[in-house]
Amino acid sequence: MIRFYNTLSGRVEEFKPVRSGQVGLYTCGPTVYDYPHIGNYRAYIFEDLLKRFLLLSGFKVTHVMNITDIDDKTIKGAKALGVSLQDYTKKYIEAFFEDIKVLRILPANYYPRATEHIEDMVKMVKGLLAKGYAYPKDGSVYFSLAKFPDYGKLSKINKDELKAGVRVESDEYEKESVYDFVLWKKARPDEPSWETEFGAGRPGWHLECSAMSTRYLGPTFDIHCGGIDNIFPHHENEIAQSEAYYGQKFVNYWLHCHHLVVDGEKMSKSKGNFYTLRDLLARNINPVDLRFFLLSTHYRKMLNFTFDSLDQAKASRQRIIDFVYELEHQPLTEVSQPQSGSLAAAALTDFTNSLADDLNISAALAALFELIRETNSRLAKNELSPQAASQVLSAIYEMDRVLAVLPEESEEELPAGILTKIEQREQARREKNFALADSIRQELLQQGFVLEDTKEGVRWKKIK
RNA sequence: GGCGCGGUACCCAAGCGGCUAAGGGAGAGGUCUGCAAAACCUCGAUUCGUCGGUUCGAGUCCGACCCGCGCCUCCA
Repeated sequence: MIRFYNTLSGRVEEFKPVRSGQVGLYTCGPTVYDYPHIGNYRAYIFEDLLKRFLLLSGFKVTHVMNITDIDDKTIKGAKALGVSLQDYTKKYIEAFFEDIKVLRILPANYYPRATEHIEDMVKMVKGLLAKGYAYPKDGSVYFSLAKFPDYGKLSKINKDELKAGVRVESDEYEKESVYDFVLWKKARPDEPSWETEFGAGRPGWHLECSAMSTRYLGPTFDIHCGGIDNIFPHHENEIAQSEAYYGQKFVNYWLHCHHLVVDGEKMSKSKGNFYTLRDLLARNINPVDLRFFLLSTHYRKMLNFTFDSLDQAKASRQRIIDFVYELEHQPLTEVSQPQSGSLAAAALTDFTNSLADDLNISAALAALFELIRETNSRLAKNELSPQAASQVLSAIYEMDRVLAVLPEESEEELPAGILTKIEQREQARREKNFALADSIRQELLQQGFVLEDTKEGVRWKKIK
């Protein structure tokens, strides 16, 4: 049984998809006005873990992730550079796809862009106007909270108690009530706009997710994800628009991931603790180490990014890599007293059961590491049969379908010059010229290769 | 003011009513090794922010308090 914490109910609930064996998943994607930062990627990696686990569990997942290519920020950015909106966002869209690839985030089935779904949004605005949930005012169209009594059920905000205090009227448009939100923004000079029967303009921020999610997944779908900061107002507004328009429940399970902070503080450019993936790559950080770091803390817990904790994650991942390498290269012979009992199967069960419990990644990783320790221990005592070793490897590869942190084959290739050096060192060792051997080892270490002398011969591994 | 999250070993982090408080990192000692590395073995919390309470039994439930943090119409 798979259980998730549902923000809507505030409880951990058993997961039951609308259609048996299938999952409709919508995850809030990037606004392409800049490079995403590592906090954004925490959310996307959490969603990737969720999706990979659902796939491992046998579900067919239809995943939709929107790309917000029209909003205040993209318009502002394009204007500042004097380029078209499309030219401006293109660069960041491409960057986003490059980033998710190196982070091993599985691609979604659909990446709808707001500018390509204006028609769907216009249709919703029309419908909402016709049903009386929306009203036009000065060329814009607003959603009236007064018409939607359920407002606040996700964020547990009582709309009658919404304080007009902190940020009054940041919007220049006129509304009936300050709490109403805009569905359609009146066209302004020098801004992209679309002609409609209720006037020229562009969609409000929240509308695209309602229109595009239901377009691909149907009026009621299974899971909607995002960061906790999206709960209010974004997701709350999505619920209002969608449920008002379709007259049925919008989303069954809302899963939100907590923030990433850096050195205990929210990332901000002025504090100098703001990192994009590119910033970290420039510091020679392996993106898969970052993936493992972001993955290894439960998604509903605030995660503190420091370079020290990234190093810890890297070391943990290295332990898994070393183990798999060892097992793949160890020449195993039939042992006299093989241990019975299926270690691997038990570990895999623990692993999946842990993830089924609201993605308890800590417990899942503990199952993996216990398997590693126990197998290593048997290996050291020569109690591991080739069959058992192969079962353990299969189990770990199975787990890695969810984790995706093991090296890929291409990463195992060794540059030609390095191989020559290794052979020279082997020769030196045979001649007991250890001074030369050590100096070659040191030299290769500088180039990022660690040499290990084992009974079966020298082995190398790449470090970063 | 409203809603919510967290404080478990040197660091990260599970456990959320009941066997000796998972797991990872770092550290110490040992085995192996020409030396290393990796691996293995051993050792690290009589104790879970503080103080009360409930209970046969509490990191685990209740109350108060002390810290740290988030959201309350830009935000993953």
